[in-house]
Amino acid sequence: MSNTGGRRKPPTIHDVAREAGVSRGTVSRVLNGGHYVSPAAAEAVNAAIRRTGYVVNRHARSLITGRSDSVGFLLTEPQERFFEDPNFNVLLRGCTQALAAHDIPLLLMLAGTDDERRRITRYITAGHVDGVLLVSSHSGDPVAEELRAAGVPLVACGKPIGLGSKVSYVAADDRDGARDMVRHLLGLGRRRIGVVTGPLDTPGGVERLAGYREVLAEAGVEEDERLIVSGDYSRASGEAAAERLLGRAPDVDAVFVASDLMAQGVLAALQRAGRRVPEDVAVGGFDDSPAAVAASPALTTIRQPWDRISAEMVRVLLAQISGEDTAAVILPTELVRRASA
Amino acid sequence: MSNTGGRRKPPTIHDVAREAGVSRGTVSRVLNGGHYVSPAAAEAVNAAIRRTGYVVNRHARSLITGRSDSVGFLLTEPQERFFEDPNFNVLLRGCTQALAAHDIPLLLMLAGTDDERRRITRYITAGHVDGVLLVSSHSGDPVAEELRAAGVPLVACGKPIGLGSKVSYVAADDRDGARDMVRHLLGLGRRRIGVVTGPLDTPGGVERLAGYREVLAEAGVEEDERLIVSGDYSRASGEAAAERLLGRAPDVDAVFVASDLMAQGVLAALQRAGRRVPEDVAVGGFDDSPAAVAASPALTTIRQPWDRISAEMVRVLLAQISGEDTAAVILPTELVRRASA
DNA sequence: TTCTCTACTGTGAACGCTCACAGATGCAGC
DNA sequence: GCTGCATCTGTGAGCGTTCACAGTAGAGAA
Repeated sequence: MSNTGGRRKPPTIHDVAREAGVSRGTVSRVLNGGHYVSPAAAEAVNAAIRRTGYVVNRHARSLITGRSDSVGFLLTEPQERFFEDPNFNVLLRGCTQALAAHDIPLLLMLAGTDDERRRITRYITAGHVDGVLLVSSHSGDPVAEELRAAGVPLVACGKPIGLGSKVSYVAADDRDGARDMVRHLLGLGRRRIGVVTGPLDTPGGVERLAGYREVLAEAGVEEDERLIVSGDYSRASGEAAAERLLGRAPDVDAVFVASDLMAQGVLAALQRAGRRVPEDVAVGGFDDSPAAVAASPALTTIRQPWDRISAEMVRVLLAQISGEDTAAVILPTELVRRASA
Repeated sequence: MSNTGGRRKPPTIHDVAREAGVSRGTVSRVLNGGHYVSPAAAEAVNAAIRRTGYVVNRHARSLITGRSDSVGFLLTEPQERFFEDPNFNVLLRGCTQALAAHDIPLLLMLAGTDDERRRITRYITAGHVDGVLLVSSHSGDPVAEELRAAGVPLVACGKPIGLGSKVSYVAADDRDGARDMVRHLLGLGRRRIGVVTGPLDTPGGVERLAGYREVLAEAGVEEDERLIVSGDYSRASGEAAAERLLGRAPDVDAVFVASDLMAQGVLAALQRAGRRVPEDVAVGGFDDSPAAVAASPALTTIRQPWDRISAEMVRVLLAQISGEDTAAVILPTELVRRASA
């Protein structure tokens, strides 16, 4: 396994220019859009590039342009949670591919420890990436704030809390998704509809609960605080929440659960309590994660458009990098009907 | 959300030199190891760096050194499979963090389409990364071969097939893991031990089967071809394999399954056939994936040291980048006892 | 013809760094 | 004193680009 071969010195723009019989300037112009260059010259340059196998040296380019033509994908804080979330994978993959289409590499940055946080902040503010795709936790995020203050282009996934209103983000329409699900449950004839909320210090948690309330109010079903319990998106918290719910409102005939993982816990608790799903209690989840299909019965749930979210994040970030003003983007969700409701 | 602030021009090595009252050369020396520089000068430079908030411009450095001080994490071919595998996440995270400790960013590269493959190959061979961490599929991989031919430092995760022997890799000891598991099943008094293999065109599949055979031979248990069925690591294939196995060898009293996902399928098939686990049939998995804990009963399985694998991959790659000859690294596995065996 | 305008091309200079080299200083040995 | 050596420092060149600018050629208008 010796490091055989070594790497030969790659051809430079000089070599291409000589080969094509033109000047560096002309080659550079062909490389960057090809304006103000004659068809003959362009053809000669392209042929020379093909022949020599020339690839632009991005370092030299970056040195003078000040751009790095790369962006960071920054995950702050509780990495476990995100890394275990299959949606995170879809997001990461989607962003990587969307960027690849623009020939922009993605740098993965994980800010776990304070040391990593410092290093990453320095790296980014030093201009080593042109912008940052941010997957942040719910709590106020010092890294993100620092980046924002430094004027680094930044797009968050999901509405960030505590970052002021100045940061662009892309998110699924949590509230509308919740509305769809609760409407669906109403459509099944259920009236004692409980809810297991997510953490209420996150926008998602708040919005999903708000959607639930709105639809019940619209339908003239009076709200009952006993039907509202909260969890933290984990399976265990869903199980505990369902037990509380059954204790406080035994006549519950449907539950809207703010995450599929929690819904798994809810199913377990209902089964233990001898309630049949969906006959006695209909259950609706949120996320359309693999957990939704793995559950038995399979979960009726709300799908978030993760592929579109990643594509939009990249689009918005690139727009921001090229100096445009960008706004938040909210994308529609979709109800996925399975057995549990 | 306007792109307010803009980015100020960062300080250069010139600024630091002026601030510290020394020359560029001295600052550069301090930055790169600090040899041949007086303590007084070093102190002055460090103070100036702190005061100015200087961060080295990596592009300028790379332009002259020829190194990029970044490495690629390359995933070729069936992305779905890897992206759904939680171990992949652990691997990716581990590599990112191990590299971060060396201040080396990781570029995520996904070679799905032919177009992406071409682009990535060009990007890498052009020297835009110093080396590549490779997660490849089992089949011969044209990208990897091209990289190897170009002399790009390369470390694969798992033994690559069809890449010649010239590529370094880091892998878990599949054979020894299989041996441990089969020994464990023997220790439980089982003698009619079946095996559900992985795909036999992968090193992992081959090795795990070989381990099974070795232990049975050692123990003097005669081999029975009816006890050997194969799958493709998927849950469904495990279920089908178990049905075949039960048909061919109804007296089976234990099954070593080459992946946890398949083992889930095996459990389902056994339950449907009315066999109790582990009383009638003991089941051993492989991987220690979340599926192992989620299964009921929870799977006894073989844990692969993914955290150590990622750390070793980075170590070996960096060694290779700095010109050392590197060999393959095989890491030990660990038997995790749970309810299924 | 001459002038102007457009389309195109070549040429230095610069980006911020490292590297090789030359020079300076101090100290030991003759 | 001089020489040699080790330690330290500054300087110029150059990495491979892009960019601003100057310059050329040709077409059309006056």
